[in-house]
Amino acid sequence: MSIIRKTKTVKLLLKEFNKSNEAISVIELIDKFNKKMDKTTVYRILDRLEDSRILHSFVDQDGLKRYAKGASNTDFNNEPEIHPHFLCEDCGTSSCLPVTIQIPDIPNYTIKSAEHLLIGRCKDCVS
Amino acid sequence: MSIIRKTKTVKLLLKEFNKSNEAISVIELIDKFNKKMDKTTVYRILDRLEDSRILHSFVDQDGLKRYAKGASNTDFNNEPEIHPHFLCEDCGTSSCLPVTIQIPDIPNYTIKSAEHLLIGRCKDCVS
DNA sequence: TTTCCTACTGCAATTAAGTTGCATTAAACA
DNA sequence: TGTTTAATGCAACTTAATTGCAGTAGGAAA
Repeated sequence: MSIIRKTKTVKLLLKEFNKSNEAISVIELIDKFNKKMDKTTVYRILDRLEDSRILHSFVDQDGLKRYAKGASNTDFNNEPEIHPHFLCEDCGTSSCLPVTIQIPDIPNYTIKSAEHLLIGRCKDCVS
Repeated sequence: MSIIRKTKTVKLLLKEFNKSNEAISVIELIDKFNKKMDKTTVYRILDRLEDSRILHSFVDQDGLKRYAKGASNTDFNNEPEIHPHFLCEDCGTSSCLPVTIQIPDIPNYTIKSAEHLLIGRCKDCVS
């Protein structure tokens, strides 16, 4: 686990993630901060923040990497848990869902981690 | 849904998928058939086979597209179902798992589809 | 406060997955 | 067997992500 310096760029990214619980794609972040920092810096900071378990990541249906607050195997109360990620096909926003998905026992397989991606309409887009 | 001609290249790919129930990455296929067909052809055939619901696809943890036999929302008996995909971190093989994952009701969200990726050790790699 | 170490950054170049345009080829049906 | 047009190969391109390296700036220690 690498040491994290509180540089200007790190602070900017952390501020962005603290705005909401949304899962933000790297591309969005690069675009949003293109005046403030290089894309390489964005990639590297996200890497470090994930190493430090401040953020967690997953790959969405489009193959894009997305990051959100918190460790991947922990819920909002820091209890061990695997939570699903939601992607709204209408507005494109993504977020961590505060529910637990039950994985059935599969004989002869050992499951170490899981990634659940749910696609549909979010609360703002359901009409 | 486009018409599918039984060309040599289509037959080669279909034969590969009929060997097993494994989910094969596009990259593996391009590599395996690099003497037999162009990578563009591989991409386009897979596209067509998915359109025709002969194959289904998903994106794995590495952001790589993988294809496997059958339609995505159908089980091995053609019953509607959402099945998880498994990826062995030891041997790298991937497959569709014949189990159903229950998605809990999430208030205010409409879930249209889901992708479940389980990572661990397959039956051949569990020691 | 100043010094010093090294984590961090920016830039340019590169890799790798996937896409597009277009001229040519070959299924498949009359 | 000829005709239509789906399918292919090739080259060029796009886009996400990575790497190397010289220069910069956190922050601990003096």
